[in-house]
Formats: sequence, structure tokens, C-alpha cells
Amino acid sequence: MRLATAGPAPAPTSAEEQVNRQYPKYYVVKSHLAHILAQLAPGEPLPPERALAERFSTSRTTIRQALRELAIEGRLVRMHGRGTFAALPKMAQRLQLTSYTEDMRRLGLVPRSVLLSVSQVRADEELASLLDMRPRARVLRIERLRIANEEPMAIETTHLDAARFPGLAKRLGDSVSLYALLATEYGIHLAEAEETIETVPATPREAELLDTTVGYPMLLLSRHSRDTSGRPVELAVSFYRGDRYKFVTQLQPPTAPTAKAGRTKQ
Amino acid sequence: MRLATAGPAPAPTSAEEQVNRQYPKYYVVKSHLAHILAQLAPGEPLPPERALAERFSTSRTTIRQALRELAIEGRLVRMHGRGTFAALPKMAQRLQLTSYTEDMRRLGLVPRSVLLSVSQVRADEELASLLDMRPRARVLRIERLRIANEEPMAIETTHLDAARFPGLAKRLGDSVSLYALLATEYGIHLAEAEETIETVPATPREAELLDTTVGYPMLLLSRHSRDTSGRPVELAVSFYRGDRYKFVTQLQPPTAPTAKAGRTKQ
DNA sequence: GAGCATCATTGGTCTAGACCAATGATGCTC
DNA sequence: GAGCATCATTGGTCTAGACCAATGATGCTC
Repeated sequence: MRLATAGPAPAPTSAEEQVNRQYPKYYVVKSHLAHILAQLAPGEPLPPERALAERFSTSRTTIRQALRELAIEGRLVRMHGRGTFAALPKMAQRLQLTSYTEDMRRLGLVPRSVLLSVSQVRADEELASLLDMRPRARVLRIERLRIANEEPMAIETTHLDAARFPGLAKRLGDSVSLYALLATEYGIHLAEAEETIETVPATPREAELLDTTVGYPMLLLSRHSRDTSGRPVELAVSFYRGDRYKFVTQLQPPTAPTAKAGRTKQ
Repeated sequence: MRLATAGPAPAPTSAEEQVNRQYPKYYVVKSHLAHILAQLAPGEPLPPERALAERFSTSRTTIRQALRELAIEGRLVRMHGRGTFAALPKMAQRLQLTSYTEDMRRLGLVPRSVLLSVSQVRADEELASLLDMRPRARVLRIERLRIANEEPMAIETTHLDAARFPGLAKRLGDSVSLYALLATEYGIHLAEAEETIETVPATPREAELLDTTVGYPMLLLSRHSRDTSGRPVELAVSFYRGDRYKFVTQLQPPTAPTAKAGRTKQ
């Protein structure tokens, strides 16, 4: 290709090329691959990239761009050294203020957590404001890997006021429920939370822990919880693979206050 | 580079290279660019890609991969033919069962909608089940572009039982509130909805309408709404740019029924 | 036969560069 | 001076291929 079109103007494009002109080439390839993929059962392999590049008369780069998007959509999984395979559909997770253990059991999965790290850090302005602490006061930072049926599911990093929960670090361990500890040891019950959802690319560390690819879209959930007295308790940020999970929430119309507080409808 | 390492083994890597070995090169570049970006005010330009490639002694491809991730994170915006610029922070949207118009006004934005298309399609199995219709019955499909302060914000496609809302198509138009029409013309009030959030790559059409790049992560919201009698009314899917928006929701613990219905605790 | 080194296969990263497409400044034409 | 053609600049798409890294089969060694 070093020597491409040396002559004057190239031949006029055909009618079909005109039609495709608006679509990038990789996108046309992606559509074809999507059709092939629709025929496959989860776990069945696609041809290797080099074979696809030849079949579609294109470069491996273009094939890879198509495969990347299909992987991000959760329609295929790529395994280094092994190949590319049709994927299972995304799992739906409910957004609610419950413990991870309960959530998983309800879905019929076997939950497990690995305590990755427990450390103390200084609160920056934002964190101090969210946790109602003085800036630079000590924050307990708990990092856990959530596992369901032996598959890594999410990385969860929780921040708590260190002074408020003395001895908490020592009580933590693999598969220990933090919310249960807060209730039994400190008498704190979570009553409400505000959760933010956005998408961010995976860092190398996240990719490593969640067995995915650097730069693939994650779903980032940031939960700000309060106890029954309205006092903020935790800020927990969780990373989920965007190709494997989606989240479901229940919406109500913004009813007049009376409807929420007083009526006993339903 | 055609002639790369023709000799025997290459020189052993330096200590610094060993440290970076675990990180892809583009990721190191990305970190540097993130620092540069932190100094810039929204709207200020970054150097062009070719200049960055030279400065970091790397290929444009590698620079572009780093810029792509920063764009996806919403930290910079890229404009074809113009350049790369520091971005404004993501906007937070609340997940609630309200009209688009109200939502925007509450945020102090000027809302506007463009009716992209109104058509009738046949319900497939899934859609029929969700809308409580017979398969292959007619579905009204309404596609709208949501605009806030003259910036394209979301593409919203609503599906309704066509037989249930006769004459609805004729009443629609730019900036007409569908929920208001349902209430005033058909006496239907939405009482609850289930909303699913996931991330998907932008199609060429979405990228075109939302003024972004094909393949960038979108946030896809699928809303399944019911009226006051519990009957399903609509299935609405909305695409938002993942680099520009995040979503916020309120969580409650799964309290015993009495706590929700009976108590008037504030 | 168990253990291990070797090697083919496959996806992951990166290069150098061609060509396209949008933008907006420059400067020519009338 | 208005309008327009031209052109430099910048991001977008694509190529052909090098080299790396994970995997697992093959086949050798003892």
C-alpha cells in the first residue's frame, strides 16, 4: 500500500460503494459479523481475526474494530491465545439498597467477596463534604472484589469515616458483610441512598481484576448512603463490566408529598 | 519500521521500561495527557494529534487511542477539522417518571424536541409481551430528538399500542409533550415504570444525530411504563451520549410493607 | 507414563503512512 | 465589498505488517 493510487483520479465508485459511502467499512463488516453471530450458540467460536480479514478482504485492524464493538455490546467474548466466542446475554442487576450477598442469593448465584485492601486515607474536599467530615480527616477505604459463581463481577471501593467506626478494619475479611457489621457492631442501619450511574473506560487494574480488556466501557456506580437519622454513612463506588451487566430501577412519578407519606394505597 | 530489529536479541530493557511494561504505551500517554488537560479550562485547545505524536515519540494511532479514552471519559471533545478541546463535566440527569420538558426546566435549560419520525410497525414477540398486545398487532413508533439549550441530548423512541391511541399520530409535532397528550386526550396517567440502563456503542445514525463519534459508548435507557391501573402503556428507549451524561437515582431498602405504606416518618 | 520444553495459533499493541472529510482562513474574481 | 474557489489544518478511516503474550497441543526426555 506504500504505492497506492499513483495515477490521476481513481475510477468513479460503483453504485453500491456510493450507498455504503456513508458507513465506515468496519461498520459494514460488523453488521455481517453480527449476522453470523446470531446463528451461534453461546460459547461457539468465531473464525480467528486473520481468517476474517482475508474473508472480508480487509485489514486485521478493521476486523478488530468490528469485533471490539461486538464485544462491548456483550455479543461476543475474546480470549487471548484462545479465540473469539459467542457470549451469553447481559445480566440484569437491580438497583436497591441491599447487601450484595442477599442480591446474589435472590438471583440464585453463589456469592463470594475477596477483600483486596483496607487502608486509611485523608478526605479531600469532596469526600469530606459527602461524608460530613472535616477535610483531611481520616477515611477508611475498603476495596473488595465481588464474585458470583466464581466469576469476577465488580470491584467495590467503600469510604467511611474512620473515627466513627473504630475497630472496623479488624473485623473485615473475605465474604464478610459490611452492612451486617455496621448494624450489629455499630447500630447503624442504612435508610436511603443516592446512586449515580455512568460509563468509564476500564483501567489496566480493573481490566486485570475483572478479566476484561483495558479501555472497554465499564459501568461505574457511585452510592452515597445515609442512616435512619439522615446522616451520611458511606460513599461506595463500584465498577461493573459494561458488556456483562445492565441495571434496572423502579420509577415513580413525583407525587404530591401526601401521597408518599400519608396514604396507604396499594 | 519495515526493517525493525534485524539483528539478534534487542538490548535488555531499562529499569524504567520494566516498570512500564505492565502498562500499554497508550495508557502512559493518556496519563500524561490527563495531567495536561487538568490545567486547561473547558474549551481550551489541546495540541493537534500530529504534534502530540511527535512530542511523545509515538505514532498517531497511539495518541488517538489515548485521546479516544479521554473523550469517552468526557474530559475532552474532538471536533473534526477544528481540533481537540477540554470538555465541560458530565451533566447529571435524574431518573424519574416525569416529562422531559419539566425535567429540563427544573435544570434551568431550554428544552426542545424534534419529531424525527412517526410510523406503524408490527409488534414482535418481545414487544407484544411488554405492551400486553397480540404479536404482529400494530405498534405506533415515535422517534424524537431531545434538545436542551440547542444542544442535541438524546434520541428517544417510544412504542405504543396503535389501536389504543387512535389519532395520536396526527396530534404529535415538534416539542409536543406525549405524556400530556396521553393524559388530556386519552385519560391515561403513568403511575410506575421499570427502567433499564446499559452501555452500547453509537451507531452511525446515533453519532450523526447526537454530534458524536461512531462506536463511542452511549447510555441506553429502556423504560417500560404502566398506567394507574397497572396496564402497560409504553416502551421507550433513549440514547444519551455516555461522555456527556450520567444518571442519578434514589434507593430505598426493601422495607417491610408497613414501613412504606403506613408510617409517616419524614 | 510423568514432566517439561517447544511450537503453532490466537488475540493485543504499536508503527508509518495513505487518503478522506470537515473547517475556516486566504485571496482571487467580478 | 460580496461571493466564491483554493488551500492549509485537523480529526477520521484504513492499510500491511512487526512484534508481543497467552494458550494449549505436540513431542521429546528421563
